[in-house]
Amino acid sequence: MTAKKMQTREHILRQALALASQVGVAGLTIGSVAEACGLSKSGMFAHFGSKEALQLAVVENAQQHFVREVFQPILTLERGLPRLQALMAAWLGRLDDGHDLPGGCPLMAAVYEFDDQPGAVRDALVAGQGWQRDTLLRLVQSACEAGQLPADTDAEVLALLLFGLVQGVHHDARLLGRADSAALARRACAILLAQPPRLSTMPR
Amino acid sequence: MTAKKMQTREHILRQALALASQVGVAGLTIGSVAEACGLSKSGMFAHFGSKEALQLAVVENAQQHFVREVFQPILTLERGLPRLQALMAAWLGRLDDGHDLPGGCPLMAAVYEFDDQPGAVRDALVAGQGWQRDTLLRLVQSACEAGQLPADTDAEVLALLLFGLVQGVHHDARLLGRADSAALARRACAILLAQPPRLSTMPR
DNA sequence: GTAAAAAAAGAACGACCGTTCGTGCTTTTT
DNA sequence: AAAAAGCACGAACGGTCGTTCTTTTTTTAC
Repeated sequence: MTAKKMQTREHILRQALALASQVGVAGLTIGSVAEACGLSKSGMFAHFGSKEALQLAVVENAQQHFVREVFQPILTLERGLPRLQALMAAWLGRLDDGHDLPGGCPLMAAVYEFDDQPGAVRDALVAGQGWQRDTLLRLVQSACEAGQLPADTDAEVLALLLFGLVQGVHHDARLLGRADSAALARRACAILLAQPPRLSTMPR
Repeated sequence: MTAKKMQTREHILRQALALASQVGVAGLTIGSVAEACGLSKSGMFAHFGSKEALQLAVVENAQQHFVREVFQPILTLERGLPRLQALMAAWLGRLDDGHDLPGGCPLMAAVYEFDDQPGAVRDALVAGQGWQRDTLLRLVQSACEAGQLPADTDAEVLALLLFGLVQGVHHDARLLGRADSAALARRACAILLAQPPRLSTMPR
């Protein structure tokens, strides 16, 4: 792949990602992406060979960016709770106001669009989201083992709550337009980590 | 509206809802819905007058069903915590295995499809989801006032966590295929209510 | 500077989109 | 029995979809 082609491809992916954040990955069309790039439909098409390949490239590109900007930076911190706190801060920080994407996280939307559509896009989403989910759980477990969270912390439950928190704030902010939802989520996160769910707290 | 027309309309809405749970409300097409109903495209079209009107009818119908099956029944219980517990049980119960819809909750998917698409469908979603969100918060507050949850419970945070929990379990179950996610969510819910987030637990 | 190679444009395709219209077929009303 | 009304159908419309070709333009290599 020549330098020129590579550079055009990245330009396409950047535009396509912005478009996907508004209309969804499933809502992308060859024509609309081409227009957004200032390319002809066929010229744009030649870069990917099929619509599904374009969607797949967009999803993989988004996942790559997300991991690089949210998961990578925390590796410089010490293991355990600091990493977990930094991760949640970075994650929630992407949702509260305009980072680059104008219309919310395209990956979270894609999850709902493709969870019943077999294919390469779904497979990529399963892999990426599963990795995020598992990584979050491991971070919680690390914090427990380091003694920074109580030993009887219900790590599975805490990971699910933190993951759900991200989705909940996205919902509140983007659909309901609640500008304070990110701040509320940060408070929820702080309380959850200061007072995590415990295995011993199982009721009646 | 005659009885016959009404009955056909309900048949259409039932089929359309099942279809929407797989391809999304935005993924509905006049043709696909007509085929699923055994109707002609034009015959089907005549019932709603436009695609957007069909989508709107599907969304409103789904919201109506959801409220009737999840929110209404709890009104027979005493105010406060019992209602909240019953609501979460009913809510989570709809997600763990096959109720009527084959492909997950179409409303949660529609939220991501329409959160950037102005129009009647989005307006209906904002109203419906906002009502659910507000009702959940009021239930939490009621339980606090009744003394069934600690007085210093952070109701806003608890409501957000419970709401996010529903989205998290949907994510885990439908995309990642984790069959135990509903059980995990029930545990999370039980722990959250037994040990709710407190305002006094604000860290450093 | 020129020739080979690569990238983009252009035209056209069959399929399906939402929508409109005219026509039968029932069912109900007179 | 005749007339009216309501419902669904089939055909057709302009448009856009993804995709395939051929042609032109641009980049690269010598």
